[in-house]
Amino acid sequence: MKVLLIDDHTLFREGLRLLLERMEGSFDILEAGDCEAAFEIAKLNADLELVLLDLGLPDMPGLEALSFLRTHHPAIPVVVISAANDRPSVLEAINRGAMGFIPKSSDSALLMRAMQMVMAKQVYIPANVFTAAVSASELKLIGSAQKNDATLQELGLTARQMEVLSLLVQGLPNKLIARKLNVSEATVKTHVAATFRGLNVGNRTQAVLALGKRGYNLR
Amino acid sequence: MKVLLIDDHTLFREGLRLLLERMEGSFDILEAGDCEAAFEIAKLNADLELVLLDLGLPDMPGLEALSFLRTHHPAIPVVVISAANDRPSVLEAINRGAMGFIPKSSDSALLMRAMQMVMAKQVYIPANVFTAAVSASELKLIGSAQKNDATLQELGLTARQMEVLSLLVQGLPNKLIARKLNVSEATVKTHVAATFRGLNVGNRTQAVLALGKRGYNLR
DNA sequence: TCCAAACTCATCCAAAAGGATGAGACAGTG
DNA sequence: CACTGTCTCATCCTTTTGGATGAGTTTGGA
Repeated sequence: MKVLLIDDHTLFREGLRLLLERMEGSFDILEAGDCEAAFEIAKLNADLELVLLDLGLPDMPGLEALSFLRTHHPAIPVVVISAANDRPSVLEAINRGAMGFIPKSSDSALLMRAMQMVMAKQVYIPANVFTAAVSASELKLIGSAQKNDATLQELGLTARQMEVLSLLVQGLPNKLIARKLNVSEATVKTHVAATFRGLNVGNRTQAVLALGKRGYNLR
Repeated sequence: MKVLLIDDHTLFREGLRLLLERMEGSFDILEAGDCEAAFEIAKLNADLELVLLDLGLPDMPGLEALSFLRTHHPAIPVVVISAANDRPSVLEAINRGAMGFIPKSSDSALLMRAMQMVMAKQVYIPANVFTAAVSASELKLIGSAQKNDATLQELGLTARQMEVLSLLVQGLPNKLIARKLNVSEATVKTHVAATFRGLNVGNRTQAVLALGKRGYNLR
């Protein structure tokens, strides 16, 4: 499996690479020392299955890099590695779409488990985030949605249709969707009808359900 | 390692025991079918290393049992197993000191990972707590006997309204809802309007989303 | 017994949704 | 160049929704 390792400390990268290679399963490990290189690699390697992202990067705030990766490569799960593991950091990372958060204080066994979790489509959170009282309000639901565009395109949905669909499942009526996209309501209706055919549903409610069933995050 | 398994369904206990025994490592598994027996066993076995607690117990609300175990045996990690895996349930369990939350919908591999996490002093949380996706096709509010109703009633929804709502969020149009409940479409519309007011939404799509946000598992 | 709440139903109306069809503009491709 | 697909928009029509209002019935409790 193809993994991209983003960290500006070469020593740390090399050490982590050794650890990963000792784990079972064959890893094809790519490395990047800064965001620019990382984004380039991500663009050239659509078959990446996992990104390990260190938050302390030289050329960009780590969280921005995370957001960038999530929006431009929504299909690739990102696990954040960071020296900090305080609640705000962790929660912010998760809210921005990270599928996991691994403190640098972890040992390799824990890293392995965390990665297993993420690959099993779970979310890994270090315990200390919860040891202090958890306030549910701090956790927002947000996208760790895998396979976004890919799967929808498999359904025969075009870019524009997905755009319409994403507004539709937010509960917006056609009129507002049209206004947001600067097109006529007629156009929106055309797209809506197309998405319904693609999802094989008959109305908006069912469209929402169909998306949920396919594992999409509705926010 | 010594594990206490608390669940009132003998079949489930037995099945889980088999699963555990197939896992690597030797397990000394104790079983309890209700809280009374469980507390007795816990008192007599100070060397317990893990408690697997099902929340649906006959003689005591599961969360109270959890609190009891945490206060009287703080050293023993408790993993909650439950049919419900909505956000409120999970977070409440964690807040009361559970070290993990395993939905009954998990498979054994996931159970194993979760247990490994807990034994490594981590906390396991199912991913859907963070994604809160609407999850399936046939959609009904699960555990409708239990606390879900309570929460919906807090919104001012009556039994009949919830019934209508549960059909609505399956994507059924008013006409079919009416047919299923053997009432007129006018009646259905009345109830639909009431649920919208209760959920503070303006259309069906938003109603589905509102339920999802409140952590209801629609399946 | 009387009241309030819940459930039922009806009517009227405006808005929105959904389906079908045709058609012009435009970009990319063989 | 012609073909194809996408996006755009329109028109016509039916069905569904959503909102407002009034009213009859039942039921449990004060």
